[in-house]
Amino acid sequence: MSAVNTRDIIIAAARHLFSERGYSAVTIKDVAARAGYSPAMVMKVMGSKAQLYKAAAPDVPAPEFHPDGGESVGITLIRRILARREADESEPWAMVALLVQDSPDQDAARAELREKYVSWIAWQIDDTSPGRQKSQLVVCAVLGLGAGLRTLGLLDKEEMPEEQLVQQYGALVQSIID
Amino acid sequence: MSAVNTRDIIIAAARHLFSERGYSAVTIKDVAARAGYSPAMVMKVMGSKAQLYKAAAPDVPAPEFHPDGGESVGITLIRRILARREADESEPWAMVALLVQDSPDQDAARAELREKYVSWIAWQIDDTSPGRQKSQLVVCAVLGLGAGLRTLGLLDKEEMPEEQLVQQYGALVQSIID
DNA sequence: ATTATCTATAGATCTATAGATAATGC
DNA sequence: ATTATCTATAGATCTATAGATAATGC
Repeated sequence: MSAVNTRDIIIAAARHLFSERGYSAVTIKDVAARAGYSPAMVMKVMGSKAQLYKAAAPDVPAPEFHPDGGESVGITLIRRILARREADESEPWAMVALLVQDSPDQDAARAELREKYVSWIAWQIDDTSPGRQKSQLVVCAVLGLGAGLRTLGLLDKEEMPEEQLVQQYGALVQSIID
Repeated sequence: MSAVNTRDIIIAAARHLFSERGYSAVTIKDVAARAGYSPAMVMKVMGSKAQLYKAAAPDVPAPEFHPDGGESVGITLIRRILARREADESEPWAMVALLVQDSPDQDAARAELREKYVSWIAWQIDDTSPGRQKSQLVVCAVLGLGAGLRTLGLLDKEEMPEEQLVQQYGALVQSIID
């Protein structure tokens, strides 16, 4: 019964593509090609493109987070973003806008991502206030750096030394937290 | 010779739709319907969808800017964004990501928007340095608020009083400038 | 006559389904 | 026999074009 395996392969392929290009720019054919199956197979296993997306929606916040080294959370957050840029990995913070605006169900996507990001940050910074305003402000600031660096291509290595960027923007974020 | 007029009507309709939904989510049929012509007419007048986009690409930064009232530029920038939200107007800062990622020519769109926004901010804050690092940092911070408020729906009126948001995030932006 | 505009339709995708074939387990 | 997978294709869009008709200017 390799059905489970097939399903997982397809979902992994889809997740990769969705997290790079959003929903509508990815076709069933693309997913099939990357997974090594026919488009019909993808449809049979997943039912529909919308269901495939539900199963393969990019899981956004970075899985784990170790505030090692005693640096502030603000600095660490920014350092992560720079590290992903350096490694040419995809940047979740830069994909949020696309994921919301190009989702099959925009309102649901907005609500889900909002909750995901805010609660993830709230957990990082120990924000237990009812409104979590601080966390929301931090989300804005970090979102901006992600989009600025990756979507607009701002502040690349030659324009501003990485360490200086980490310190300056990190301090900015930290100032919201304190 | 109402050709000029027809063209302008079509471009205006297209600009409105593109600035709300990006490139690919807008169809020639949508533009035609809003302009009051047939899809064929839109094609005949504009040549192709890509050329229509070139003529009707949303002109992003707010047209003018009066730093009246003696408030800091940082505060004024944020106040504008809140005012647009209040008035239910579309938010250019929140559309940047979609406009880049969904453009027919992504690299060109990135370069053009990057230059547009950075130089607009540089002008606002009198940044004449060669690298315009400050301006780029400000673009990031403001971008984040735009995307946070409008794309993720963060910090609505009931979650944080507008004036407090203006003061706090405005001060943050201003701290980059100083 | 020329210009403005439309209807009709070709050709390219895309999602989705029907039904055939190949592989596997008994 | 059943399960996994494919080929073929229907039906829905979408951009783009060809060619017909209506309006305008001489």
